[in-house]
Amino acid sequence: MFTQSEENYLKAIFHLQQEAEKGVSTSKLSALLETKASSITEMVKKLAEKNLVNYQKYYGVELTDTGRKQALIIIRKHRLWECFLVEQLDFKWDEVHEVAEQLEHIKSEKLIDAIDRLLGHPKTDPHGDPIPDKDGNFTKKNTSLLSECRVGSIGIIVGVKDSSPSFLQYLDKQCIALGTKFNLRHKEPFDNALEITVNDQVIKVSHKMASNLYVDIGYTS
Amino acid sequence: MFTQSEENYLKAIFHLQQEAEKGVSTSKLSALLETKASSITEMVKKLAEKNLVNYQKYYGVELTDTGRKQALIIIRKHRLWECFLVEQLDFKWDEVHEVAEQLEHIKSEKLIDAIDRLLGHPKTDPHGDPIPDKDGNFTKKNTSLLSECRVGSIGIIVGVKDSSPSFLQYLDKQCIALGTKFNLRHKEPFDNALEITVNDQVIKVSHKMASNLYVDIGYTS
DNA sequence: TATAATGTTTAGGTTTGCCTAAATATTTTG
DNA sequence: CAAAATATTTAGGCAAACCTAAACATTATA
Repeated sequence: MFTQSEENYLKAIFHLQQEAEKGVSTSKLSALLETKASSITEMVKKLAEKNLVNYQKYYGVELTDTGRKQALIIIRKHRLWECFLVEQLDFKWDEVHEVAEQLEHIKSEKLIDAIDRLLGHPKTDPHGDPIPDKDGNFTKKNTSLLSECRVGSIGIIVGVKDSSPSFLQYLDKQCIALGTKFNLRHKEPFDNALEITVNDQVIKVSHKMASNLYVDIGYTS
Repeated sequence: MFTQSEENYLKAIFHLQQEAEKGVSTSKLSALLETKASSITEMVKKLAEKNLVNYQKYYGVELTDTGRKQALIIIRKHRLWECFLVEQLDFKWDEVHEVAEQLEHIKSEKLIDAIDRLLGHPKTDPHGDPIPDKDGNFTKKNTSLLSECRVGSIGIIVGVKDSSPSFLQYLDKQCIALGTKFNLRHKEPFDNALEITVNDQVIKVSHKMASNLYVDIGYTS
């Protein structure tokens, strides 16, 4: 069994590993966990002793197979709880993260399996992120960003890269949600702002916004 | 906000206060929390500084009004989670305690209110214990024990005093559950064992068992 | 490529919540 | 009611997980 702190480190390392190929640096972890670099070094050594990470002084860490498995169990729990909060308790998608951060540490396999069953084994969480199964398998994360689409594309919003409340609330205000079908009409060369249509309504999407929206692209018109 | 440890102390003090009128002793807390007496003393001082308990050296502690309120919030959460586990996730009544011990510490008023609503504002948990409302009000705990009933009484099982898995499983085996209507037919003078009938089936109930079953008594035949 | 800038680790300190052992209070009992 | 038994508190330590400041490595740049 692991402490909450250890679980948070494993999760953080997993997420940072997704982005960069190389070992995860102390400073990246420090920034993500909002913990001083010296504390990171200390904990990382402990994780290495428990064979959850491989650690090379000055060159960062990476998860071992057991570490990765453990990280995925925690991520599975986090995302299932998020689904539960939205689907059963009518939480909004911008309200779930903080509570799920707590719930993910509850230790009971039976509990999380029951939640999974109650929800009908969902494949993605309210932000479009995939939910690993019990063995840690999960369908690769969405990769296409709206910002990278060609003018003329039609597609569906399937996920958000940034799931901070402020971004999610902004999307709500713009009437952009997961599942929203759009038509990419125009790209402004000056600032890369986009214009998409959703139900024949024109919506302006800044480059920054577009680079935080995952999409499934359909046929090009 | 309180630490999990502090919350556990408040809960423990509350429960012990229910039994004895006097201040709760260090040794009672030590036994219940399975923590050495010296640690109890230390923590109790801290709680006193935060005005959650009144503490008199060598004479035990009692909750202040704020301490009591806080304890009731935790107990409310514990019992609502127990209901949730049984009613929504098909846990058995002997499986809920351990998980609820963890869930009770989740910090989100919105969450527990949503669970309460989802369950239709239940008044008692799966062991028959009353669930305090948001303000800490709750209907007094059941007081009549089966062991104190007169021969000839009819009544209903409404709660258990001991909610250890082993006792609860034993009740399951005997087909005694909350809501079970019984008829107290006989009391053996030698060992105070009882014979009750439930649906015309005779069930032998030891004194120890009977003294852990709360009942509502109807008319005496 | 030497030096400056940046990133990482080490050393030493803090708080929380626990522990053991010793000291002190209270309670029980001969 | 004094001695013995029991309960409680104090004193001093420990592990986890954080911190700051200083030392040391790596990387960037003049």
